[in-house]
Amino acid sequence: MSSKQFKMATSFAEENYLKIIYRLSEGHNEDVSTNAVAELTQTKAASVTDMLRKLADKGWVNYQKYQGVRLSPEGEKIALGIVRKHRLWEVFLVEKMGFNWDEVHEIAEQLEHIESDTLIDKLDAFLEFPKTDPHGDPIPSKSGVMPELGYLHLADIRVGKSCVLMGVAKDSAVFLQLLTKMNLSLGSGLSVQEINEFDRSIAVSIDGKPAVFISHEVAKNILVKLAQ
Amino acid sequence: MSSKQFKMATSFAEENYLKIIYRLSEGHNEDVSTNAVAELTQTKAASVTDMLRKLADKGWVNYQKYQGVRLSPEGEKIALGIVRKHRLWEVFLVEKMGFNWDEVHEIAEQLEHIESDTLIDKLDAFLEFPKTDPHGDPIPSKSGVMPELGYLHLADIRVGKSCVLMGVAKDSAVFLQLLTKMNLSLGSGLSVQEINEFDRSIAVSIDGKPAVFISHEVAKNILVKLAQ
DNA sequence: AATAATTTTTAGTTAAGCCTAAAAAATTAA
DNA sequence: TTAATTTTTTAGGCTTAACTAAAAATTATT
Repeated sequence: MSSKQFKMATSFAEENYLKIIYRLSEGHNEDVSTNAVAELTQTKAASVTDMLRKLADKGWVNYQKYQGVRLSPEGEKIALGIVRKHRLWEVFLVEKMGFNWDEVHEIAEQLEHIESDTLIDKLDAFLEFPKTDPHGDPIPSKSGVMPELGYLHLADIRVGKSCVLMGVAKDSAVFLQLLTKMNLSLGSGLSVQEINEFDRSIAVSIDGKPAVFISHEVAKNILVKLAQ
Repeated sequence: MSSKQFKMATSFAEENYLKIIYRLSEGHNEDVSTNAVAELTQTKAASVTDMLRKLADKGWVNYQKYQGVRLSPEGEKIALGIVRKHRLWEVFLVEKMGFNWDEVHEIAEQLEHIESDTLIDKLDAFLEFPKTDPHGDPIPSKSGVMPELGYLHLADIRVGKSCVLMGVAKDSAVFLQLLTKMNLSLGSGLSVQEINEFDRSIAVSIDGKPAVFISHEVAKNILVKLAQ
């Protein structure tokens, strides 16, 4: 008994830091640098140092000065809760409110801080328990487990292979709008026809149509799974 | 030309103050006292004084020290925007998320600060342009007009008259739960059978069933319209 | 009208979350 | 391995929105 019956209150700022540290440490098993956090929070390194000490005091991160930071199990749980809310709200905005996939990020950044577990459970049910958000990112479970989808980057697909667009590794509006202009969206069928050594651009046929060029920069940020 | 192309940013705290000043000045045409604001914002009078000066500097209230405060036209517009968002979100929570009318106030207090005009327009359409919230309160129009519904207080209805429950003048959870226990909800048909001089309680038949007692305190907070 | 009680404001603090500038540590290069 | 560069931290400040305690203005009472 004892221990954590009640969850400690988290401020808006604290939640943002935890979410960003989570994002930066996804995949890698290395500590996250102060500067990296500063860039994503849009603050200065000195402010980050302040906050990291505070988060460490609350037990949400492991932080040794000059050594970078890493989420503690409790911190990761909080971060996954925020990510879950963010992605569920994104599904709501696209599926129910009729927004495009490039319009929902900013609004979800606000909605992710609404505090009500019941609301999130009801929203999840209302949306029929989606597995991914409008960008193909997996939605963590209520218990805090992030599904591992194991997608590949389009840039790593061999010539001659076919695949399906399953997600994006970046959700900036300009990137998403570019994909839309190129007729790319979740579910698009892609077949890699050629990789150009010069600029690493690739010629890809989209849904069986004549091939178009996709820059390496774009291909790096497209997530696919190989066709059957 | 010139003037207000862009709306000035409002903080969470400022929005709450404006909303509360609006609520306190609804109906009356008198200035609102510092103490009254302090009570509803759950702060101290000294803190309110600070904030009123700030709001006055921004042109959202008219405030003369010791004379109380009143919303300026711009302040009222902001306040009506917040109230609109609050009430639309309440409709969403009850109609789409399946909450009861006594559960939505706290969550809507958070959602009302989400900043996106487009979202509110889409939400309004999604809810099919509701005229009132789950407590019968009118929803201000996009242009900032609060419909005047002209309901009466049950406490003011004469013996022998019949009426329909159209709203409540208080949305605390305990009050709403009491109404629910008494089988009272929006649309209930009420007929006033007797007013007891002793405690001003009234005997009311609800939807044709045998009369029950309703305290004056409760009757004051029930809004009705007379049956044609 | 003078005094008492109440309300409101002022003055001085505090905490959160940010900032800049300077110092210290870590890393990279010569 | 020392020097230069980069990263990170410390120190000191600022702003917002709160607080307490004391002073001033208003309102009520005798």
